[in-house]
Amino acid sequence: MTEHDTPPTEISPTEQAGRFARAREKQSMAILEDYVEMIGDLIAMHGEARVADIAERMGVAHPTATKAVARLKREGLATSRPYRGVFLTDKGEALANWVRVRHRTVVDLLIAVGVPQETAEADAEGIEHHVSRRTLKAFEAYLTDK
Amino acid sequence: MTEHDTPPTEISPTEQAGRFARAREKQSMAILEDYVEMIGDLIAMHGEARVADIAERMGVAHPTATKAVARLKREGLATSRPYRGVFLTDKGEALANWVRVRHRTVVDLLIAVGVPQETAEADAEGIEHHVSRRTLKAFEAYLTDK
DNA sequence: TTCGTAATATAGCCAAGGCTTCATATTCTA
DNA sequence: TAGAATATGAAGCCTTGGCTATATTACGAA
Repeated sequence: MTEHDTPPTEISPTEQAGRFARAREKQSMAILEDYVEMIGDLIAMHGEARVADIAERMGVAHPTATKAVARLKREGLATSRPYRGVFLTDKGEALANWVRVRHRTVVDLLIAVGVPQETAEADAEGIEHHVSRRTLKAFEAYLTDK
Repeated sequence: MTEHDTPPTEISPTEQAGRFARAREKQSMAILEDYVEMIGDLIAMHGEARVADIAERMGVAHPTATKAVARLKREGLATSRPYRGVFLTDKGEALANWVRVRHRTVVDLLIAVGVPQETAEADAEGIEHHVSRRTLKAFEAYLTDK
């Protein structure tokens, strides 16, 4: 390939703008997904998801977790009563499951192409949110046929 | 602390919090990287990077691009003079090059594992920012040895 | 049963990154 | 070279997702 003056790939400004817009959209979903997955994990592990635990594991202060839960409720992904735990709605649970599967698949694929496990786990935390269904399908096929 | 059901993966709360914190940090770099890469591309293609072009290709309104450029300047990645184009500092150029290489490697790897090109290009836009140097090395090795 | 502590909620602040609207500078063309 | 069109900048607003500090509630021990 040429060094510099080559436009990386000929792509129309509009199409490129669309890609960035979609990436931004996915990013706005990312935190929701992280919290939903976390809540699901905590319920699986401890039978309940307390705000304090969520905050601790997400690495944020309690009020930040409280705010996030409020947003989850607004989006119909979770429920909670003051001073009681947080629970997932059916929709939230479905999302949590999908996210969990995707996370595992991403980690497995990274490992399959030679990424050290620790690194794979860490990078997957950010990567997963940008893996489309189509890409996930390809990952699954690759892992199967490999 | 009952430990019955399957905890997705045994990981200490602290370590998990660290992962999320690092993912958040990378996210805060992502937009900077996108703009720097875009500016580099525009200069390569048109000899200059105008705010209007940056905005159009990023899919945002002009003032948003202006603000982003202001942040780039604050971070020592770019320079600009009112009503003149935007330019990259050495630091900015170095970042742009690194980002461009990483982007291409991510796209190539996705394609190599069976992701359709269009999808690969689109997903890479979000994925790339979360690919660590270590993971990138693994990608390169995989693409070479394959 | 009361009370101290721990958990949770509320309020208010900040920066980032979007937006629109309006003002101003530059450039192009007639 | 003047005036219109275009490009840039400035101001102000919104939401998100962080934070700290301060109230309030719940709960286990004395």
